[in-house]
Amino acid sequence: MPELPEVETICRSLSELIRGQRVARVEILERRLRVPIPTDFPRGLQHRALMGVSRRGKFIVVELNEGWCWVIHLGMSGKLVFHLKPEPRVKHDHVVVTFESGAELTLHDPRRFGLSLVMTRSELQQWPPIAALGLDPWAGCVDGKELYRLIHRSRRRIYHLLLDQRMICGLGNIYVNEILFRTGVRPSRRGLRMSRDLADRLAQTIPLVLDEAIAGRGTSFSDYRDGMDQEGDFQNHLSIYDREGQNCVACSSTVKRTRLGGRSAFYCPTCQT
DNA sequence: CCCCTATCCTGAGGGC
DNA sequence: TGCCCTCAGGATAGGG
Repeated sequence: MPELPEVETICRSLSELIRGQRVARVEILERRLRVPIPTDFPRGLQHRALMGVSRRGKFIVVELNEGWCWVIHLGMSGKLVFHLKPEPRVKHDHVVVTFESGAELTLHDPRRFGLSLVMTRSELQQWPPIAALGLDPWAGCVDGKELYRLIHRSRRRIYHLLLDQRMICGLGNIYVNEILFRTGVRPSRRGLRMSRDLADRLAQTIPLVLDEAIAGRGTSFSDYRDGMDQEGDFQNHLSIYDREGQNCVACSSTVKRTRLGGRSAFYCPTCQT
């Protein structure tokens, strides 16, 4: 489940490898992703050079020459992996891009919740999923004042507010759980019940947790791998996610799980109020 | 506006 | 060993 730290790690691991590579061939093995891959997708990539890789929330944007870009979302189980030499195709490889150098970049996504599109840079800015994204919580955009403004009038639960990509973009279930644990706030707490002081603490905690996760090259809870197919390490440093029934790392109370809007939220009944 | 649910999908894991 | 069931959840759509 690639969230901001995983997507950031993928961008970093790929950026040097793909810069300057020119597309020789595009193979689509399966176009039925969450958003179907358009028929003219290969034409958009064909013969173009890759200039760099960046991130918008959980979207990966591969910059191409002539003002085009390749936009990818990895959904739940997606991987974008670079190989210097051709690799045998395996089940759930959906897009394979071969470069003039002979290297390959493969989009692999068992659950097919991802997407892969080519559009111009100006189309990308207008594209609703990108245009609707809120502030990036890692680029230093979110301070306590800003966060307070976003949440303090809302009846919605803080867990849902943090998962809402229109508010803040890039957080998913694992990091929202970790962030709320570190802040000492229960996932079920309403935005209305957040004080300015708590908003400050939340705003401080968010980049802290994301920094640690990026330093650990992401969380390989199940499918996640970086652009070189390497696992991350942060699953070994999770404090609360998926720890139902285990002792809290801070106070030894039993970690609880609750379902919030169909998602699992984990919390310590003692540390989080 | 907000909440809840269903939808897409595969693989893992539990029960029998 | 194998079958069936449930669960995992990011984004989105639709009903209340």
